[in-house]
Amino acid sequence: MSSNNPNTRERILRSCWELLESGEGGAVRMSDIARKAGISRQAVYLHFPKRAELLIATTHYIDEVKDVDGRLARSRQAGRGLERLDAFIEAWGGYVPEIHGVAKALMAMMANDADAADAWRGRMEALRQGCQAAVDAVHNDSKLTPDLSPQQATDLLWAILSVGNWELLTRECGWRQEDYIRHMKTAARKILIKNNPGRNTARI
Amino acid sequence: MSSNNPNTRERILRSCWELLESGEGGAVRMSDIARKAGISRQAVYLHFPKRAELLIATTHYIDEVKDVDGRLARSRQAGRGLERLDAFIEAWGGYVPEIHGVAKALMAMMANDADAADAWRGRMEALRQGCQAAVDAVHNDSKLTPDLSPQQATDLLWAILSVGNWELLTRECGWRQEDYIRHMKTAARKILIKNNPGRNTARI
DNA sequence: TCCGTAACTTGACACGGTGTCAATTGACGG
DNA sequence: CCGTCAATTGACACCGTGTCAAGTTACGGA
Repeated sequence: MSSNNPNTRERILRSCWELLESGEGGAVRMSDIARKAGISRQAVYLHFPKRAELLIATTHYIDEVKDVDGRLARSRQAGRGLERLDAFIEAWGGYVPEIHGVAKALMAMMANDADAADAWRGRMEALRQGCQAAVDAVHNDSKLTPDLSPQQATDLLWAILSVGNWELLTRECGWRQEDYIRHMKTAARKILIKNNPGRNTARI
Repeated sequence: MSSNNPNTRERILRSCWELLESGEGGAVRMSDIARKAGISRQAVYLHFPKRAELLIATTHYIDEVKDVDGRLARSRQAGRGLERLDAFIEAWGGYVPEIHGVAKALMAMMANDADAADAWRGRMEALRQGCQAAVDAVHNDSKLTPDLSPQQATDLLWAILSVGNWELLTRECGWRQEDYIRHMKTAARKILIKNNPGRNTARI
């Protein structure tokens, strides 16, 4: 852990991050990361025995650098259910583009590598809990639509906010990040919030 | 094409299909497909020089066997915009579980293989056109919500109906296929359809 | 000053999967 | 009986991951 040279370890993580984030199409190889970090390929294996480990360590590193926990925690402090839903979507939506490269690499590994699959599942579980908290907040305000159980609402919100959807909308369809956030907010409201007769529920 | 022994070619396609569909976790190798088809690995390459080619040929084969074109075409005959949207979701939603295995394999290849990426993009383009047709039908009925352009509505519907979302909801969340269809219909209506004051737009 | 340790390098190699090549077999039709 | 075409067999190149062993360099402590 901290017995290793922290500089090298961190340089590896940064290199991995930058390579993945700079898209550059093809898959990022261990040797690419090593070259970018200015060390030998084997040195990478000294710090991260498996590629999957390096990838998840990179997501944790990004979390730390970007203070993701802080951002998500702050989103939970919004008082009323609706604002809390908005705040959560905003926090998560702002997070996605930052981990997108790593997420994509991890998802690509899932088919072959069980470890990678577990790691990614774990991260998605965290998102799920955020969704559940938001749904619960809405539910406690008696604003949840009657045609969805809290569980189903959580599932749906979770799917809507998935990294895959973000990628589709911003990358394939060319949406700007702010449009993505805005439309996700209104979509989530339309889907989850009880229809308040005579009042437009989708006002934003 | 038809100069090759059609039996062998078809046996390969069926084997590929069945292996992919039977999940069995790990990636399906060319040798697995060959073994299942009862031929040598090289014979597979005789018919499909690249793995990506085999995969897309398999999707086309499934399309043919399951009469996908027919089903989607029929969904376009529903008269009014709303029914047409429902019919399209039903047709597509019934299609997804059948191509899911192949889709997953193709998506896993996308990161590394440009051909696979193009092939998959092409298939998704077909879905997109279906979405666009459905949105246009709604729009022509003046039922499209004012906060979405037809283009944005198409993008959104397309993302919502993506294979990834189907997988998340049915596989990870354990939704039954019929629940998936039902909730997608109501979600699509809530998101796309103009809010008809005094009337619950989400009636289904 | 020298020893030991820990990080890193160098170069080799095994493994698994894709894709290629060449020589061979076997069946079927003209 | 001959050609042709599908399929077989076995070998091999390539690439990326992961492992191993031996050598280098720097640094800290007795």
